[in-house]
Amino acid sequence: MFSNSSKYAIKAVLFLAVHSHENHRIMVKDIAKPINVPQAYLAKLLQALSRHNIISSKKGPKGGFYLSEENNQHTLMDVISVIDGDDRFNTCLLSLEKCNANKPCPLHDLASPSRSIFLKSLSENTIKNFSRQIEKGEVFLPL
Amino acid sequence: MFSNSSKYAIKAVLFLAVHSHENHRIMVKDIAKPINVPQAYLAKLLQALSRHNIISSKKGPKGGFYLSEENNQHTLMDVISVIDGDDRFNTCLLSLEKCNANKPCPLHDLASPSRSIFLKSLSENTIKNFSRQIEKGEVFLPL
DNA sequence: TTTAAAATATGACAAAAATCATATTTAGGA
DNA sequence: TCCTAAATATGATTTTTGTCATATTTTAAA
Ligand code: FES
Ligand code: FES
Repeated sequence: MFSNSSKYAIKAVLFLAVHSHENHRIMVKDIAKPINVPQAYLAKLLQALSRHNIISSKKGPKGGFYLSEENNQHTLMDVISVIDGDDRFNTCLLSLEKCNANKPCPLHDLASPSRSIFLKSLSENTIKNFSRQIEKGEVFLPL
Repeated sequence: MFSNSSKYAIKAVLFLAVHSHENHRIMVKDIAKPINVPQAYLAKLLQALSRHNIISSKKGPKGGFYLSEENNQHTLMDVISVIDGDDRFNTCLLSLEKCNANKPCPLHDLASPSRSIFLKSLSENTIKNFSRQIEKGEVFLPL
């Protein structure tokens, strides 16, 4: 469903959402460890996110990554788009040219309803929203 | 969601379901062409499916692949299991050790309901079932 | 019984995804 | 100003996935 890279990126962003602030930045190694992701690889992912303004960063001593208030308004779909590109979810399950309801493949009706509900929540819930759920203890961040 | 290999395998099996019989076997090249899959690659996939008794085959002249009545009772999940292995769908979206409702990751509640509905239909609908839908013109097999 | 048509087995090769390594740039603090 | 701590840029390596090629086995039909 998600690429490994996306999973890592999502975990990292949610971790930052909960633990970082404008003036409390966290460096790669202190993110990589708790979310259990190879540090050098995560660094690359975070750099890509930063380049696309999904997360913020500061170089040098006392530097690190963090989420600004603006960053917090992004969605997980934004994260996925940066890491995996845009059309991972807009294609037919069997790679039919154009997935549509008029000429559905055998899996379309099976998958499409639940799929669109899921995608909708991915692209409508803000990061902030997720971090609130985590803080309330409704959901949990994995090791 | 599905690997490329699974997509190919599913397309081929559904093609066989509609076009083959016990005594009308179809050879690889006549499957590969219409479903638009590299022939040599498809051959490998079909051989794997045949080895696991998901589809049937006969060697030699007039030979080829086909679905027996028994084969028709299998599910697409069976196909996927042979090609991609078993635990592609039984894992947490964020690769949490054990995906459960007690300690859900942030995506669990978002995805889990729709996901289980989808998986259920994959493992409960028989191939036969799908081919009926295709024959009725309710759904379509892609090129 | 020979021939040719098919699947099967096996492995080489290519492309993509994931991982690791290292040199460069920026900025805080002594 | 200089040193050091951090991100950044770049690219090499490894692993997985997808693709291609070829020799072997089976079997129908002449
Ligand atoms: S047509 Fe295949 S998923 Fe929509
Ligand atoms: S805990 Fe992550 S999907 Fe269930």
